[in-house]
Amino acid sequence: MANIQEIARLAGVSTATVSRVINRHPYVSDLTREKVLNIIEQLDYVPNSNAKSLKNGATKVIGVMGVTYNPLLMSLVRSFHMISQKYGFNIMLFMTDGDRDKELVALEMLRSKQVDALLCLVRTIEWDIIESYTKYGPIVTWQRLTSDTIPSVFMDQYQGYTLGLEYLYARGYRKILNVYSSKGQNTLERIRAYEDFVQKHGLKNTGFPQFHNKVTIHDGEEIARWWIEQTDKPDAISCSTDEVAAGILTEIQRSGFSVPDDVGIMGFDNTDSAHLLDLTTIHYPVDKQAENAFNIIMSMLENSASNLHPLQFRLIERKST
Amino acid sequence: MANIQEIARLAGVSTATVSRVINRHPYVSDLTREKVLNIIEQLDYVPNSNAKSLKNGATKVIGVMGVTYNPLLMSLVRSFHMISQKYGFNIMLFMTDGDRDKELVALEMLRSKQVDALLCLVRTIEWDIIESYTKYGPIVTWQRLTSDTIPSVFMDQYQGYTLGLEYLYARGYRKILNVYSSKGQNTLERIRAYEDFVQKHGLKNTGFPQFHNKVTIHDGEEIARWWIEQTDKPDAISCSTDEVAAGILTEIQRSGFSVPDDVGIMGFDNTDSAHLLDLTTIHYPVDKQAENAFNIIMSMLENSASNLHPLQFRLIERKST
DNA sequence: TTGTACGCGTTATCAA
DNA sequence: TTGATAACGCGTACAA
Repeated sequence: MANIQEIARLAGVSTATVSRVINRHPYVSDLTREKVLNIIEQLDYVPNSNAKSLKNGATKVIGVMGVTYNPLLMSLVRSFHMISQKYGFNIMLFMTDGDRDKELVALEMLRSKQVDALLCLVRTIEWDIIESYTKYGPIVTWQRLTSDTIPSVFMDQYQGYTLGLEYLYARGYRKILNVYSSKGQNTLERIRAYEDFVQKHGLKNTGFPQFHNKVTIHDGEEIARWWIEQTDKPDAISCSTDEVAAGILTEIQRSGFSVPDDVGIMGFDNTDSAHLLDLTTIHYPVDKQAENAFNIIMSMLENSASNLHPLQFRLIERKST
Repeated sequence: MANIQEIARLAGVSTATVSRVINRHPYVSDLTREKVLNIIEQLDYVPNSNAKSLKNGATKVIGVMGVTYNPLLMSLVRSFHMISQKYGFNIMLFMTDGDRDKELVALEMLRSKQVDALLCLVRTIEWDIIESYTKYGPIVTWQRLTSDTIPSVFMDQYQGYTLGLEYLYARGYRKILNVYSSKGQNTLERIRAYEDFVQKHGLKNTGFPQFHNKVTIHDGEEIARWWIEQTDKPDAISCSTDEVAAGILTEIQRSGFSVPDDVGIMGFDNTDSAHLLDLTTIHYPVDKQAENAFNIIMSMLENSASNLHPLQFRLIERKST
C-alpha cells in the first residue's frame, strides 16, 4: 500500500512537502500542491492513521464502557455518539456484562493509548481501581460519584424519585410499593427519598417487602405475580425502570386486572417502552448528560474550561396512574 | 510515559530482549526475564498499542456500521460484540443515520487501517462504492447481496415471510394487510412471497393499499388509525417489524378494539417488544448471523476456510393471532 | 541467549 | 517555499 514516501518520490518532492499538502499547511506553492495531489489521487493514497496516532499521541477515539444493552443506556450512547462524531471523534464500545476482566480491557485501552478518553457508564469494578487509571487519560462517569479525578454527569436520584412520589400522592395514592434496582448510591438515594416522603406526609407503614435488584421486564412480571397474590394490595407501584413497569403492567393485565383502576404504575427513564405502554414515568435528560460528558472530556483533553447544561427531571404523565 | 527503551536501559538489557519478554518468546534466560518483568512492574509499563498496530499492520478492531439504534440491530451488535471480544477483537461502532458522509467515515477507517475489517449492517451508499473498499480489508454485510467480494449473512426473507403467511392462513385469516419496510431487496422478497401465497391459495384481491417504509412504533400507530377508519377491515396484519406490530396493537387496543378477536397481528424479528406484548412473530437467529459474520471476517483475515451455522426462521406463536 | 540496527508511516524542527 | 532528519515506540532479521 502506498505511503508518504512513495508519493514524495513520484512527485519529486520530499515527504515533508507531501505532509504539508495533506495537512493543508501554508507555504506550499500552488504548483507543487497540484503535483502532489495528483499523485495522491493516482495512487489512491490515504495517510495511515496508526502512524498518525503514534506521532500525535492521540487516536481521536473515545471508549464507552457499559454493562449491557438496555434502552436507557443505548439512548445515552446514541447521544454521546452523535456529539462525538460532530467533533471528529469515534466511539469504541465495551459491553462488559459486569465482568471485571472485560472492564479492565477497557481501562487498559486507555493506558495503552488506543483510546484518548473513557466514558464509564456503569461499572462493577472498584472506584479506586478506576481512579488509578485517570493518570492515563480523562475518565468521566455517569454514575454517582464525588471525586477530584473522575467527573460525573450523574443526576440526583433523590430529586427524581421524590418528583414521582409526590405526584402519586397528589393523585391520591397512599399505599405505594417501591421496586428498586441494584444496591448502589442511586438506590440509596431513592430509598431516602421514600423515607422522607413517608415522614413528610405522615404515612403509616405499608408492611410491603422491599424489592431489590429488579431492572428487567422479566423482573417486572415476577413482581406482578406477587402483587396478584396479595390480599392487602399496594395501590401504586413505583418502579426502578420503565422495563420493570412494563413487565408489571402487561402481566397484571394478562391476569385480568386493570391499570390504573386496580393499581397505578410509575416507570422511570421515559424510554420507548414507557411510550409504548402509556406509562407515567420520569424523564431523564440523557441527551444533555451525554453532551455534558463529552464537553467535560474535551475540556480535560485540552485542559480548558467546560460549560455544561443544567440537568432536570421531568414528570411525564400518561395513563398508567 | 515509559517506553520500551527506558525499560531496556533500567534492566540493563536491549530493547529486543524486553520485547521478547513481553511477547513471551522462548530463549530468554529466567534471570533476565525476571529482571525485565520487575522493571516493567515498577515503571507501570504497557506497550503502546499504536506503535504495535503500526508495526503489525493490524489493530484488532472491527468496525460495525449501522443506521440507527433499533432493537434488532442492537441484539445483533451485542452478539457480534461478544464473539469478537472472545477472540480479542474490539468493536468500533458507526451509527450513520443513513448519512452518506458518515458511512464514508466508516469506510475510510478501513482504508486508513484504523479498523481491520468492517461489518456493514445497513447502508444507503451504493454497493459498488462499498465494493471498491474491499481491497483495504474484509467487508461483510448483513443485507441481502450476492457478491464475490462482499460476503453476506443475510437470510432469505421470502422464506420467513411465507412462514408467517402460511401460519395466518392455517389460523383462518383470509384478508391480510401487509406492512412493508423500506423498499429494498428484502421488501421485494416479501412482496413476492405474498404474491405467491395469494396465488397458491387462490385468494381474491383484498383491495387494501400497500404500506411501505413503515418500521417504527409510530408508523404502527398511524396504520392502526387507518385500520380503525375502514369499513371493510383486514382480519390480519402482517408487519415489517415487531415495533410496527407493537404500535398497531397498542393503538388499536386504546381505541377499544380487541386483538386477536377483531384483528390478528403478526410481528417480525422476535425482539423484546414482541415478548412484552405477546406478539406472534417470526424469530430471526441474529446471534447465529453475528457469529457467521465474525467467522467469515476471521477467515478472510487469515485467509482460511470458515465453517458457518445454518440459519433458519422460526415461528413464535403468541396471543396476537 | 542476547544485542545491533533498521523499518513501520507520520509529523515537526531546523536549516537552507 | 522546500528538504533533510529526527523523533514517536515497537518488533525482528541478522549477527554475535
